[in-house]
Amino acid sequence: MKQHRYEQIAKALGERITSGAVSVGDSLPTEAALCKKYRVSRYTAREALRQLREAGLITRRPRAGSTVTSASANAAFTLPVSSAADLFRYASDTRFLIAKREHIKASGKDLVVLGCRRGQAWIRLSGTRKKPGLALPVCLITVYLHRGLAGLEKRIPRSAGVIYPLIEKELGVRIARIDQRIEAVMLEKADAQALESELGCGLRVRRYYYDATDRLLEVSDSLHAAERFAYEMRLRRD
Amino acid sequence: MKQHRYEQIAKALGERITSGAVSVGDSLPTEAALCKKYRVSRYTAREALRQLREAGLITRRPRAGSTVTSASANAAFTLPVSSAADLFRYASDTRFLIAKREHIKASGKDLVVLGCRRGQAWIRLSGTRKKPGLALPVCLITVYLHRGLAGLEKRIPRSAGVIYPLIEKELGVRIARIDQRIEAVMLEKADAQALESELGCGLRVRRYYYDATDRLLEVSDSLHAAERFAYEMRLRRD
DNA sequence: CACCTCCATTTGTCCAGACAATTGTACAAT
DNA sequence: ATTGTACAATTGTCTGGACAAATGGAGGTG
Repeated sequence: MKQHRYEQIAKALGERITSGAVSVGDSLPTEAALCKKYRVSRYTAREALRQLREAGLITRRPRAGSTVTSASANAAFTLPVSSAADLFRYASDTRFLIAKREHIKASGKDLVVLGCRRGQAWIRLSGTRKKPGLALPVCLITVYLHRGLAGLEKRIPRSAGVIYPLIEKELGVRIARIDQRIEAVMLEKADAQALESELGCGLRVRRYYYDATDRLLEVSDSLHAAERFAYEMRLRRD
Repeated sequence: MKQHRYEQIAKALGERITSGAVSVGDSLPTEAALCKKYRVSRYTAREALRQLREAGLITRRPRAGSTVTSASANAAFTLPVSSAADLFRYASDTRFLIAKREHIKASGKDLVVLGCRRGQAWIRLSGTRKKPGLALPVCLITVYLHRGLAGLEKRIPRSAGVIYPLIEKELGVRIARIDQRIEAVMLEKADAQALESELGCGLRVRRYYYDATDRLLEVSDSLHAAERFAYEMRLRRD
């Protein structure tokens, strides 16, 4: 993939920082100096520096220039590779009981979840997730599938495990990234009743599944009763 | 304070979004249209749109234009995490305002958090975490330090950034693992008041910091108001 | 109806130049 | 030694223009 000029410069500078060639507290060359050195316009040099700032590596102040504030490369923890697998394991010993299967045009609440344009076509599955042997549902869940998956939704059994491997098989693609958003919410009455929650609050987890080309293929929106769910994860350092 | 042109435009557009004049899923005017309407160069229009994107209100795609993705401009305080380096960075642009420093023998609530035996010696720091420029605290937080760190607690400034690097320096060890537990909770009255939360529920995040030999060196327990905090993370597959 | 191709539109990247705002530094005055 | 001030270096904002890359949508084809 072709790299843009400002990316190349940002990468070069970033490597000097993470490798320790310039350390925390040091200054980077001024914009003017970068323009000269790399033979680019000021726009391009600034864009490179902006990347570094947004990555949290430097701060910038008029007259003072760009100062390195974090050599963060040596302090890098990473989520273990197993984390997507952990997700898999959690879901795989629960079952998704599908109550409704619909083709929809995004509107209202769907838009908030999907963050797409009004009227976009999606497939919506809704129901509960249950753990065998447990009477109460683990969560209420709505799953949105990309319209390219039309047909698949009918072949998903009424009681399914994990959805995204099905997508991978169907389209022959690989889910490369999952974005997750977790927040606490007050439960609406109907939801609290369905979850038999007494506290009246819960955890909302939204997951966005992307393939390698950043296509959004699946979105899930689940609601857990606070008293029966906690989210645990482990961050490891290399 | 004088507002820049692009700030004015971003504000105007932002207000149309939050007021509902344009709703989630709708499109904003194209760059060209904004240039014409506000009589500015494309640079300025782009800068305004960039602000909105960084605020999480819109997404932009070539040919598709700018799409509103979130009406709740209520600047929800989100914590994006894909590695502990992010954790580090988040904490480093907030400050831990320490209100109390105590040597304790674990009992009562401490036991629940620490999961240790009654009477074990720990150092407990409590206070709030604030973001410069934001009036409301980001969270209420209690930090427990291993008794081997006695003395360190006095040298931590009243307004500190991240704690665990201090521990690494003090003991000459390396934090190798962080376990995290996230759950939704109803806020006690005093906590809701301190956080100025109206919903009355919140997110509790507990983090456990271990060194390479699995010694538990630090535990933090933070409480966030639901309406002002969301936890975001990205899981990648290789 | 599904699929493909083509085109026009829109954002992304880049250039050259200008003035404004901020602030570190050196020098002068107290 | 401290304080204030003027200067100059540096980033911030903004203009106007150009071409590249991506893609939604129209229209044709099976």
